Amino acid sequence: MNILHEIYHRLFEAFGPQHWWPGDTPFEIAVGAILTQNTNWGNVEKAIRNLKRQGALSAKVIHKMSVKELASQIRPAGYFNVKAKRLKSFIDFLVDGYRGSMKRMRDEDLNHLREKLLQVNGIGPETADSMLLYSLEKPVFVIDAYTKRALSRHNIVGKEKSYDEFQELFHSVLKRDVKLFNEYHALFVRVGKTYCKRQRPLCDQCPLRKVGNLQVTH
DNA sequence: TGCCAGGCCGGGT
DNA sequence: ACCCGGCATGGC
Repeated sequence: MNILHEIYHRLFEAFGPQHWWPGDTPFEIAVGAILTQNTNWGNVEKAIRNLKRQGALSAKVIHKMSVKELASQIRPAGYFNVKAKRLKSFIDFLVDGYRGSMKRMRDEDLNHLREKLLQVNGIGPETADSMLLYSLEKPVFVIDAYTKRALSRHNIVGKEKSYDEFQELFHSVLKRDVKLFNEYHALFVRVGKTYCKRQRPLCDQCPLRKVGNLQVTH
């Protein structure tokens, strides 16, 4: 039994299914993936509510909107100027390449699409992979700050390792399964929010305490 | 009250 | 190839 399997089972036992991504449509999920960069999800929900209220949660509408107007709508998500620009960049990509259709984007070859997403201004590896997994249901493991923190604090992976190195570990060990990857990453976020904050982790009750026979609890 | 949140870019070594 | 400052709101 690999340690990554053990971690998954512990987390699932502790928390159960997480029902991710919290969003109604592939497009909404993609928008959320950009808005949640280094930002509390609650703030993202407010920004998405604003867009919905204005009938602006669509590629066509945002495509025609000015960056300034968009920024004012997404203000609660923080970094609203850079995120407005990034959202526009993504939607230009979506409109120009796929006539605004996430379904058409989904038909693209996975590796090719990932490379193209990474060329879009404002889309880095985590945002790209979040879109691929949660919006387009491609079997790609998402690495985020919580995942890195949990694995490095337990001495499973050095914290200096790159995004791709963390991801390769999951890809090499786990079955390439969308449902599994979906649940696993969501569980990392859940345990991270609850027990593994940047400072002052609360290891006493953490389901990952002493995982893999390690005595590390910090 | 300060700390924190589901990153990424651009400029400088 | 790294390293770092900048970006910003809202909840606890």
